[in-house]
Amino acid sequence: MSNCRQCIIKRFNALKTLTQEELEKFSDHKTTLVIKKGENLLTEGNAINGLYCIRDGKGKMTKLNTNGKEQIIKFIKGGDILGHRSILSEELVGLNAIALEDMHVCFIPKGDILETIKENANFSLDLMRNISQQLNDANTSISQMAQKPVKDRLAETLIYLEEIFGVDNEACIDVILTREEIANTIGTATESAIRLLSNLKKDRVIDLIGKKIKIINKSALKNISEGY
Amino acid sequence: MSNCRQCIIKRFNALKTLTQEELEKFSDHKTTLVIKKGENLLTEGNAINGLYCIRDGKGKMTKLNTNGKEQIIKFIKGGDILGHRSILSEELVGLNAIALEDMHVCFIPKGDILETIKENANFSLDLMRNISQQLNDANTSISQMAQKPVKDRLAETLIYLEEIFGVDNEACIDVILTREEIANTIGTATESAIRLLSNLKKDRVIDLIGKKIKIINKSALKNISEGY
DNA sequence: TACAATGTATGATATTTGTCATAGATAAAA
DNA sequence: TTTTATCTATGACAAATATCATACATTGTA
Repeated sequence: MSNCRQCIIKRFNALKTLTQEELEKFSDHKTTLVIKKGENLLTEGNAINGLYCIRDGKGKMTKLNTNGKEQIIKFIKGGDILGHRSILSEELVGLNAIALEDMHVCFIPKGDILETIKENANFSLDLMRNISQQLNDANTSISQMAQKPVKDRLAETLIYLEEIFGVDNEACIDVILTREEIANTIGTATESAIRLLSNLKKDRVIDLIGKKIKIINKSALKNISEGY
Repeated sequence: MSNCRQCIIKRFNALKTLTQEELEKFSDHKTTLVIKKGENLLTEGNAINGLYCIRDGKGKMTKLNTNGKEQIIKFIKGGDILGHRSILSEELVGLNAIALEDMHVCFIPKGDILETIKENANFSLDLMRNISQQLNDANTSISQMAQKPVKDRLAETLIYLEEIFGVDNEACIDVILTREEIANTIGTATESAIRLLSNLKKDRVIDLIGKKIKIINKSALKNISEGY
């Protein structure tokens, strides 16, 4: 079984501030799990009793609306930590975390996390920073959802996806999403998302290779995202 | 000058976890200020060097879009604390805080806050809880902005406003907003907001008395907010 | 391989929402 | 008080977006 002390993924998240002893403690108590594509790591409304640290794999965080529609709030990948918000606020889980491909995840029990928060101010501060940045991102999203037309939001989302997931060896955005998932990210009907993607392809701003999307003209896409 | 130890407003926020000595320290270093109606307490993009604690008055938190439109993200009132997100994430202020009526506010320097975070784990935890809840609220907003039609969002917002600000002695929601501000909250054109308010009045769900809004049939409003 | 299920694409049309124009009401200022 | 500016209200119309229908492509699976 792997060891937290040697795990490279922790460099990218709040766990980097932990002392050797704290890492040892986490390592002893942690469990590792595999979430298969399509399975839930977290489920909206459930209680949670620990922190999840994603080692690899990609996923989506979603919220089910009263009308039954899925809204994708954000995407996740290796290095991201999940569940700290619920642990801290002592609320139920607010979002579903669903694997877009097989994920490897470590689970650290709540007790260890809360103990470490009280002992290690830097860990505590890093968690706060993480949530603070998420809050800032969320506020930006609200504003854009409320004010920007669908076309602009689609352009915005494509740029965001490339930033998060990078590109593969054919320069395509390195994540496989259905058109419905893209629609659920920008908050529109699937058909509208498909139509707008087709338009962007016709205008030679992006290329569509099956489900893969390649950004051809990023500055044009950026302009569209800003309403030009 | 008032004293933090005796201030009743702190009961409603993270400051309630402070020790007598910490309150004394805050009291010695704090300054009080008056923000007149329409003035900014925080300005998007500015640096911040402390925490604000609202004693009384009402305000709005806004974000200016790339297209120049104002989006209202949330409302604030006595008991709310501001600026902790930016202090913690070491980012610039993300939202404007603008007074809807005269506000009295206390300012506590950043140094005292960071010092207390490191010394008092409960204060630290309470700040995290506050941000965590805000993040949860924000995620809910994203979903609703993205998926619900304008009419539903207006109904939702009216219920939210009554929850936040309560009602005056004539049972009207106890805050004065222009129609434009309502439109900027739900993310629509001012004319659309006006039209939908008129419809709700015609259907006897709300009453409009000048700028004041009275909810007459809350369950009907709740149904509308859920798409029925 | 062949079948079923799901995903993608596009046209036609309805609905929602925004924009522009205009008029009256209210509030602020001279 | 009178004037001016801002806010509210509503109609007419345009633009954006959703919905429904249908066809084809792709994927998973018996």
